[in-house]
Amino acid sequence: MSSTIRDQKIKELDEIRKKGLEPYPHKFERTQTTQDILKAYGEMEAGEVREDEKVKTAGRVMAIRNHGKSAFFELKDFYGTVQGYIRKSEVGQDTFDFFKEHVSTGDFIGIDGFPFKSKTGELSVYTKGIQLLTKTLRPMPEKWHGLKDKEVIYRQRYVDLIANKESMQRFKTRFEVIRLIREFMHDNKFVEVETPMLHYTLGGASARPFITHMNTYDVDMYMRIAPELYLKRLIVGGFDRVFEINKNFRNEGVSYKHSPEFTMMEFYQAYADYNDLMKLTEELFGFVVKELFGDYEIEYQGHKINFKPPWNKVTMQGFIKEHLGVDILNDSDETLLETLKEHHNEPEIKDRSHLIDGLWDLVEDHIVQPTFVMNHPVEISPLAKKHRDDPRVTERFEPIILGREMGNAFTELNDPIDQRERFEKQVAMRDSGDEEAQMMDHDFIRALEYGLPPTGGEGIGIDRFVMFLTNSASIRDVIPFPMVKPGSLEEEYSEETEQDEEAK
RNA sequence: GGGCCGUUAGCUCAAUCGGCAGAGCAACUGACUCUUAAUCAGUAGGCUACAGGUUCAAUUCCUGUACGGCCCA
Repeated sequence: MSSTIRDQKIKELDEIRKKGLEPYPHKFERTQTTQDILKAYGEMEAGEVREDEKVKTAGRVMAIRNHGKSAFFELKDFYGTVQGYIRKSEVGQDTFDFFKEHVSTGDFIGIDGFPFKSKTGELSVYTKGIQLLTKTLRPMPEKWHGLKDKEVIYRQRYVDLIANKESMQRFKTRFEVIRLIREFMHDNKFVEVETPMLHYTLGGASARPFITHMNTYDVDMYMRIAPELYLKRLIVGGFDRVFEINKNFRNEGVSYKHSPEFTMMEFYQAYADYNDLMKLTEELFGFVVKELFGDYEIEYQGHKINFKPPWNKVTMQGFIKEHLGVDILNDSDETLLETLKEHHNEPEIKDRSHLIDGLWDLVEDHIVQPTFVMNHPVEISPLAKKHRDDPRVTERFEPIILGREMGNAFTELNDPIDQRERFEKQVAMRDSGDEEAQMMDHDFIRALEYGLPPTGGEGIGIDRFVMFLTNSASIRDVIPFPMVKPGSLEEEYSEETEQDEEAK
């Protein structure tokens, strides 16, 4: 059913080969991209022709406008689009016929010729030679409305990228953001490192894992939920400033701001505390935003967000008290629970850490502009060092923008005895049914016993940052190949395979 | 996990109260030597997501399933 156009194209492959031509040649010697051409000749006058100049470029044919014995076509590459012009009286009968019969929208072609500007002022390549580089078998999506079906957009991102210019631009921005982050980190003397994706012991965050199996050792392993404990081991070993940009995996719900597989940058700086990191964080965000937009203020889904340092600072205790009237450090469990009930946000597990988390959930949406929320209670911060002035809280902060956690940072807990006690509390929570509580990592404690210098560490969610920078409402829009349920195209695949077999 | 909405030609979308399944683009044939959403004439393309039910008659009403979107947890 879907294959009528495809069937025609498959037959056409044979016709092309019978003429002694190859629909999938190995190589084309391109000397200019569309951008190079625009740079070199963009200033020409309308109607100007430069027959002495040579242009040789390649790309995907996005449109053909036939005019009998001549034709215009649009050639698109990664950098842009250039118009081609082909005329029978110039290229001869054979070449012109080949173009008319066998070059269709969607195909990749290579052309050579010379630049000119049409009467209407469009820079074009007056084509003397043309080579088919890749024949496409599938029809391109509609050229004017583009591709709108979200399912196709997510499952077949390559089609989305071909058809929707905004989508291509969004991903260009994503990867530019990552490049800028690397640039910033390198400029600040951080060394980019890699740590394991497969872990024997979960650590560094509170989340449900993906479980896999290693055959050689016949042992189950976890896809990492965070690289934290390994990065700190590098600091123990003598690294001074490290960062890692990579995936984390959390076996949890999918939403507009959650993806089970997401990209995070984590970094650790010896001899720094969380005050140093707040400064670094606002500088990093500010740097990326300024580089991209030339300004600190951006527009996101109807909100104006200003990344200009310095950012607001609030304490978790103060912010919750301001909005709900309860004091998470001084009020009793009962009082906290009562407030949660009033707001219909009663947690399943009613220990102090879940009560505090629940209260925070109620107020975080009040934050719009970039803000550091500081000094989280010890109970919800098992890897953070206790505050130097108040042992009930930790030296921890989260950068929050529009109610979204953009990261998580602290002065690292480097006291091995304290760390062991914190892990033991987590293990007790785990044993009593909290699947997200952390595990005991004996080797990590041993590493701390060898000595972790005073260190500040932080993780930043890259996808969420890119959402702000590309004005994307859903995290799926900034992940090239987001999670989708498997299977909806399977039937079609097997049908086509059958048909293709029969055709042979 | 819950609620609401959606799924019709390759793509973007129509189809009145339940009464013959429609358009534009893409494809194909033809005309056209400066067009750019080219234009003009024609042709073909559908198990209306899937499985049931109600009815003389279902794209339309009902039930279930799959996939997707939005909101909530």
